This record gives sequence, C-alpha cells and structure tokens, in this order.
Amino acid sequence: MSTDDLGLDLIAETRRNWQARGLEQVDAMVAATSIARAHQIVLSRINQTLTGHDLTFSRYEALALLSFARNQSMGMARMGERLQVHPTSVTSTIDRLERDGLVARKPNPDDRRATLVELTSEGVELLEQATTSLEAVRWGMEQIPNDSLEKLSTGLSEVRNSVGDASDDATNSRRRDAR
Amino acid sequence: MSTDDLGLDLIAETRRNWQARGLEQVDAMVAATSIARAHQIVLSRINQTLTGHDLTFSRYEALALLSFARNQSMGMARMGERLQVHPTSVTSTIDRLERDGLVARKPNPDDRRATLVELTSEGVELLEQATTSLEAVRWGMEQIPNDSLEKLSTGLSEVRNSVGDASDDATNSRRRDAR
DNA sequence: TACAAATAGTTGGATATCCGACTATTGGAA
DNA sequence: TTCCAATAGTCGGATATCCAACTATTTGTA
Repeated sequence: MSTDDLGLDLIAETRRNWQARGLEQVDAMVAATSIARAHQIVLSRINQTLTGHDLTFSRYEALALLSFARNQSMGMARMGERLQVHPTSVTSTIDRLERDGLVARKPNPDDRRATLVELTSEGVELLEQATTSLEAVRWGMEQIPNDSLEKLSTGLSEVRNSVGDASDDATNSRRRDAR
Repeated sequence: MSTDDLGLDLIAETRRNWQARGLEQVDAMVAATSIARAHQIVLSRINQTLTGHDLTFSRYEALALLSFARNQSMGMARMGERLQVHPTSVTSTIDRLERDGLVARKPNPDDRRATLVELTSEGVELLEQATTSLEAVRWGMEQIPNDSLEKLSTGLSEVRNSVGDASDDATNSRRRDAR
C-alpha cells in the first residue's frame, strides 16, 4: 500500500473514530484536518523545490511581495500586513534575506521609526529563477487539473471570507488598519 | 473596510499581479496560496481556543490519537506515521505532554528500543474538555455550512491524493512503510 | 552464528512563528 | 506647546518543525 493511500486512510479513519465517539461537528473536524494535511503536503513540496535556490516559501513570498511594490521596496509594517504575519516574523525573514544579499534595509526619510526593505538585483534574479522552478512543478500540484484548482480556491475563499476575521475578534495577531 | 475583505483582496490582488507578469500556472499559485492562508486562519482560531486548555493543535492531535488506540497507548514511531510528522517532532511533542502530566512514557517489553506513550487520566480529561471547546467553535469554522465543508474536504482530498506522495519522491521526511 | 542493515528514539542545529516587552519616533489632544 | 497614546521595529522566550548525526537494539542474511 502506498503512503498516498495511507494519507487518505488517515482522514477517513479519523472520521470513523470521531463519529463512533459521537462528535457533533465531524464535518468541521474533517475539514480542519484536511486543510492542515493539504497545507503540510503542498508546502512540503514547494519548500523542497525552493531548497535548490536556498529559499523557503516564507522568504519567497517576501521577495515576490517586494517585486510587485513601487520601487521594489516597502516598509516592514506593510509587509507584515500583506503577508499576514506578526511584525517579529517580518524582522526574522528580512534578517535572513538581507544576510543572503537578496534585500537591503534602508532608512525611510519620511519616518525615522520606519525601515524600508528593498529588493537587490540578486534578489530579483533569484526570484525569477525560483518562480521558474515553481512553475515547472505547478506549485506542488502537478497532477491537478485547473478546474479542480479553481473549485478548491473558491471553497477556500469561503473559509477565508466567513471565518477570516469578519468579527474582528482580536487575540489574533493579524494586523488591522490595513490599506 | 474590514480585514475580512482585506484577506480576499490579498489573494485577488496576488492573482492580478502574477497574471500581469505572465505567470503560466496562476490557478496553481492561487490554490497554493489559498491553502496556506486558510490553514493560517483556521489553525490560528483553533489554537486560540486550545490556549484556554494549555494546549496546541499539535499536542491535541497527539492526545486524540492516543485516545483511539488500544489501551490508549502507542509507540512513538507509529505516532509519527499517523500524525505525518518527523520522529523528532514526536519526541518534542511528547516531551511537553509528559511535562504537563498528560501522557507517560513506558518501556515496550517486546522491544527495548521502543517507547510506549500512554494517555494519563489527566490527559483523558483534558482531551474531553478541549474537544468540547473545539466543538463549540465548530473547529474554527463557525459560519460555514456542512455541505460547503464537505465539498471543501472533497477538493482537498484530491490534493492529498494526487499530490500526496504517490510518486514516492523521497526528500520528504514523511515516513513510509506505514502499517 | 556473526555481522551488516534496518529501526526506535534522542540530541543539536536551523527556520518560522507567535507573544510580551522594550526603544525610538510620530502625532493628536488638552 | 506639551504630553500621552499610537506606531515601527527589535529582542528574548516559547513552540513546532525539519535535517543530520548519534546510540541502542533488533532483524535478516550469508
């Protein structure tokens, strides 16, 4: 039996186990577990591809974000908003990217508290190469047809939409006040 | 504007940006990003709920796994297979659960290399309480109807199935030889 | 039977992420 | 104009995860 089948069995068996125990929200539990496993698999494959470029998906996302910004530079707080991560995560990601010469910190002349992060030419080049590699492996989802991917993204947008932080429930560190 | 909308905007804007740059596999990129964001949101909400019980989702999953095992105990290698994590992750998870008195390590009389992990009565009790809390928040997906969740799980199973590790591509640390 | 290969688990090192706390700076209100 | 609150970024501490390497044991084979 392939580990592939094992993966399916694991979710199916989890469902059976919980159902036998009388769980009410089995569908929600299965969905949460499915999201976690899919994330684990796809991210693993993406990171595996990026390892060849000395990158991780987090660092790749940061490079890509900068590449779309005016002047290919952006303040760190804004990066945190866009990437939906804690400010300290931005610091640590930029530390490593800067260490590798892919970005550079520059002072913001309009606000001495702020730091601008700018893509270097090495960063631009590596981003292009890494993107080519990710395209080649279809971002870790080689064997899935486009219409399936579209349906999946639609379903996930419902999660992001209705669960996101519509209620502004605090406790989550995702930054507000964006835009 | 709510951060909810922001979340949607972020994916939509990413799509526009990459399309403008001529990316071939935009649907795959959007799907990968959507999975990552959904995971981030749902896990954040689940962990937020579990914090009240001094648990994380990783530790909760380990407790739940043990609760379904015969004698509520299992070898660590088997736990790694079932949870799909690296052996060292099991070690660290069990370290913390044991520190908190929720599980106990016991020698395996049949194999002196192996260690059995057994749920304690405190572990059983905490698992029940935590499960009740997760049920109350519908595992982080309060506002999503069951039929949407089912469709979503189906779509994600396609990812796990066709992308999983059908090709047995190595480099990934997920354990093989399961069963 | 002897020994090499496989297996179980741990340790050390790395990255990613969170939170709380801290410094520096900005900005708004009294 | 003078403070205090808000904002930008960093640091230290915690957890989760991976990998490489190591020890101890078991197993399969020559």
